[in-house]
Amino acid sequence: MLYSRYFIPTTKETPSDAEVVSHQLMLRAGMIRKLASGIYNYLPLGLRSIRKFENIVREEMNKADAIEMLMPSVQPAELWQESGRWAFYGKELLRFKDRKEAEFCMGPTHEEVITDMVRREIKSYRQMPLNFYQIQTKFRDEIRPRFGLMRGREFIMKDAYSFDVDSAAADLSYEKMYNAYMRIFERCGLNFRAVEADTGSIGGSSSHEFMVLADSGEDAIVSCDACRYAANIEKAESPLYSVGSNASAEPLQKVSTPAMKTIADVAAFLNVTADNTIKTLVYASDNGDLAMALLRGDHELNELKLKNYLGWDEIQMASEEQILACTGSPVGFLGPIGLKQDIPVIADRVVQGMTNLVLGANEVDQHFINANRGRDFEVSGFVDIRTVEAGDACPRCDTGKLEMWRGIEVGHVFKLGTKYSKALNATYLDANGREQIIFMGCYGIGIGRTVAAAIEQNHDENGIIFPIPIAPFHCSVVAVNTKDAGVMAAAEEIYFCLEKLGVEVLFDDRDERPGVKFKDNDLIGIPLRIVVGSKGLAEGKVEVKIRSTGEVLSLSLDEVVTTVKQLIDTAFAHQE
RNA sequence: CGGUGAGUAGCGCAGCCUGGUAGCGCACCUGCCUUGGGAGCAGGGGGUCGCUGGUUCGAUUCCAGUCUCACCGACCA
Repeated sequence: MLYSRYFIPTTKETPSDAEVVSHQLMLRAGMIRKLASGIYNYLPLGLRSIRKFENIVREEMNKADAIEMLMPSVQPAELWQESGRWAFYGKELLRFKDRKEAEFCMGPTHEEVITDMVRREIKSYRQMPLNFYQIQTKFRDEIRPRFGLMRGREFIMKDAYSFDVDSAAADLSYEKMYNAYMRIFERCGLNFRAVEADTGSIGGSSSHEFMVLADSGEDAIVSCDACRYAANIEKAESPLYSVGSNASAEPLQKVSTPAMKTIADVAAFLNVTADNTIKTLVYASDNGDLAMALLRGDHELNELKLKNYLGWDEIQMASEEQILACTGSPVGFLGPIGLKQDIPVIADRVVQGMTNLVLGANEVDQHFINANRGRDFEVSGFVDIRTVEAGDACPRCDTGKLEMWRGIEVGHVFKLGTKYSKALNATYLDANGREQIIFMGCYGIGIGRTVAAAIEQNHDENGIIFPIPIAPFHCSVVAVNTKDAGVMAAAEEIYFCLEKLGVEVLFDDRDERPGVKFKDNDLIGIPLRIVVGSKGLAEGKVEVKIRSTGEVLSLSLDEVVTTVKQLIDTAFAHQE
């Protein structure tokens, strides 16, 4: 490719509305341009990287026996009404009507469409297992699109859907996809973790997220430093503390704690440590149900765990009015003793072993000391409802400690069970001629987001440092002075030879000063740069600079082509 | 949807307080010069000052409304 005939609109200055590095660099490198909020043009260079990654995904999907197809982005409302998600999905689903006033939506995901196809075509257990995938544009009307391709409204996604005869077979399909995902992100040279995750609005029984580690990541994840346990913090299990204190129960006593509203205030005032106190929180569901949560004073609640335990659709902190109605006290002095309404009191498991507690008395400026469960109050259950912290013991092994990371979710695999197949009545006949419900799994990879995440993880002050497998070009040839006929001839020769070998070369033949070319080549992340200049040429030498290490090789004209080809082959060697 | 801030040339910004029809840097075009890390000189093109209305002889500037964008939050594969 001739740079002078190609289209790479780089900029020196960073657009003011780009917040994260990947967004800034993709704009500056001329990979993307914004059309509207969360909606982007993929410029030629950006598209090349996207296509590179798509092909890696495609290869691994095919190897894992998934079959490529393509579904429409416009979907009829009927299917969504049938699955129940037309009502459930909310404003994120972009809806509209056609000329006949029939309702449609832009597909945010394709469970309905694929399940509809499968229920029409799949009749027998002999036809399964099946796994269909597509690489296609999704639209989700996000409340707040941000960070460029990281959280767009329109974005490219690989989604796959597996269909199996039973749960055990579905587990195998899941495992195949999980392993394929591991290979995909390994091939891109990304530093990532597969973590246990909540299933969210997609539903189903279990799931893993694939998280690229980056400080700008929107998710918090923990991983064990000794075993393989890793989880999204939303899901991460809190370790079981050794329960049972030997202290004998002291008499319950009400004490005055004037204007002491926070755990820290109360603990300091009563001269106890925060881990002897109880934090009391009241939560409300969307239809007005209330529940009280008890945690050790220095612990944080995990709202998702509480929500899942209670089986609520939505969870939020109760309003002042709701709290006053059920406890008789304003926030700051809440506790489980003497409630005005009968609401569930959920205690974190850690609370089970605590004795002689400090907790609110449901009266302004009053707390109890030496409160004990069983004697002074009861709870509806002991449940893991706290948020894990860095340094917590691993819930799975004896020796490990949890480490905390920020991550970008680039892939997510779900075991769906029969959620959609049941709703849409996707069935088959088993060997006994009996009708059975199909078991499903679904598997997504954010294509653009992965490319952005790769940049987030691979850049320096000069720009992008693309891992070769997803770099838009493998290498470039920079002719230092295009007016020097010798330089141009040598550069062209190298360019033609490399192209003949199947290497993707960007030939920087622009009539620009060398500094401009070097800066642009660095910015767009070309992994290998071959520089042909008159000085080196006088000695029969050209220079090869490796973007990732900064290493510079001085090579003779004879060897440069084979050496570069070798360097590239080596980079791809572990790939297959 | 709540909070904050911003809309002036393709990009980054100034001007607005104190009204008189718009400026700087980068980019772009022409010429000269230059060629190993975003050179230099000279000349040039490009703007309904987000939109609508009001005040005024006159509005980018003051007032009201409205739209859009970004950030924080809530939300979210």
